[in-house]
Amino acid sequence: MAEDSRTQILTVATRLFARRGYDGTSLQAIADEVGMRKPSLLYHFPSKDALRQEVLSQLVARWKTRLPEVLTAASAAEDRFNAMFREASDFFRADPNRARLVLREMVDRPHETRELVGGAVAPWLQLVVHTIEDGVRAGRIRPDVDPIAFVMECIALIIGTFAAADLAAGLSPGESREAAIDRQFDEILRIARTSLFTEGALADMAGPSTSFDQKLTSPS
Amino acid sequence: MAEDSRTQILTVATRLFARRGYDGTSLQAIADEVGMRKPSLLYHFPSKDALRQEVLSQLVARWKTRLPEVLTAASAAEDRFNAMFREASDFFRADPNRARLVLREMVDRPHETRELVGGAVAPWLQLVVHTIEDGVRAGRIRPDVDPIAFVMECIALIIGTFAAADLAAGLSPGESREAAIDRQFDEILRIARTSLFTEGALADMAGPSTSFDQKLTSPS
DNA sequence: GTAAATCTCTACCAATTGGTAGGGAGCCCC
DNA sequence: GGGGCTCCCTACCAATTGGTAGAGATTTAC
Repeated sequence: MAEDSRTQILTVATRLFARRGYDGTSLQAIADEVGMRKPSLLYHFPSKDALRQEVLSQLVARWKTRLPEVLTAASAAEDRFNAMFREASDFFRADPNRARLVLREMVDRPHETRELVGGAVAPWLQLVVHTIEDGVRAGRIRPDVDPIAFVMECIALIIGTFAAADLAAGLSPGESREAAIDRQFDEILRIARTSLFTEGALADMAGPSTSFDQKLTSPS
Repeated sequence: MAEDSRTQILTVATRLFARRGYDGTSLQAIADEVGMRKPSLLYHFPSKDALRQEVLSQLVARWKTRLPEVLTAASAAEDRFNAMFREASDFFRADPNRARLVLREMVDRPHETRELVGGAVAPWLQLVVHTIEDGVRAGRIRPDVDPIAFVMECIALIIGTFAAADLAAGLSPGESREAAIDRQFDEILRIARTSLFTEGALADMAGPSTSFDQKLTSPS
């Protein structure tokens, strides 16, 4: 079946592009892992660059559908914040290669990346900005927050944490990779929350929290 | 003189490695920009990998000397925080390629990077951790801060901001690249500060602040 | 049954890669 | 003025790169 080979190639390419980068990955290496010859691979994708674009658009596809769902499901600033962080966490935790891949594209091709992601994300980013501004008026979000910059830095925080998981792990000796990620993520959640919401709003939403799940479950 | 060619090669290599990555940069491309032939380049550095290591160790060299200076000059948590952020800002602002280069190394070779940086930074990181713990006891730092994770995320924040400057610029239409960096950096300063210090400590240190310089100048 | 479409293969390509061999020009020291 | 050192050169190398041509297979359509 055709689809089988195609998806297999995409899977392998995603992993290799993420780990070794686009230039550091040869079509030969991908073909080897898939178990076919190089020309067979080029039958499914006309060129290496086309393969890269396909890998990327597959990555973005999920966010194109999930962003609207997540943002429209919740309306309050606190709920949207929690929902977005949970979504991002699930997404990158499921496969840290995604974070590495996005990071690479951002530094390798900032221009293309902005257009690729921007088209799908920009309108919803605007919605987030409005939500923040509403939160400021409601006295639940700190008035000195720079909405766009804040969102950008949250993205940097999340992607950076998952992409650099290998680096963070082993910093504290005797800590497992998973545990390190959990600890780092708990901290970025704390950082983002503390620097976004006012003390009053924080007191309302936070129960005694130790694990990620407890933190993200908003007390209704 | 030999040193002239050598440093010229290092300069060009640093820029190209940062912009296109190690695998994306050929010795030929470096030689072209320097204005010499490829074998002449290989006279100064025995291999491409040796050139990379030299570029990297040159990057780390500065921090090996500045970290002790900066950290021993100040002792209070607030002062150390300000000094470190100013130092990092100056360093990456002087040449954003540095941020890109570090970012690439972290994702390309997390293992080597940890050993390269770790050796020089680890002891001082421990000092920062102690400073944070002292600050907690003094009631000036939030007790729920995870010291190591917090420092890691600050690094991610700073490097990410400068490395992705091209991406952030133009997100707000009609904003210059420099202005975008300033805005992003002001925000990460706010984020880090707000999520690290207690409200009491924040009230003490912050005067009315609009620009980066005012923010980092602690009112004595 | 046969033609067309789908998929993978072998064989090959020009271009580029990191790297070597060795020669020669300029310079310094004695 | 000759030996040695520094530095850059031309010429070359094997290996790998992304990509093409075209010949089987195997399945599907009629």
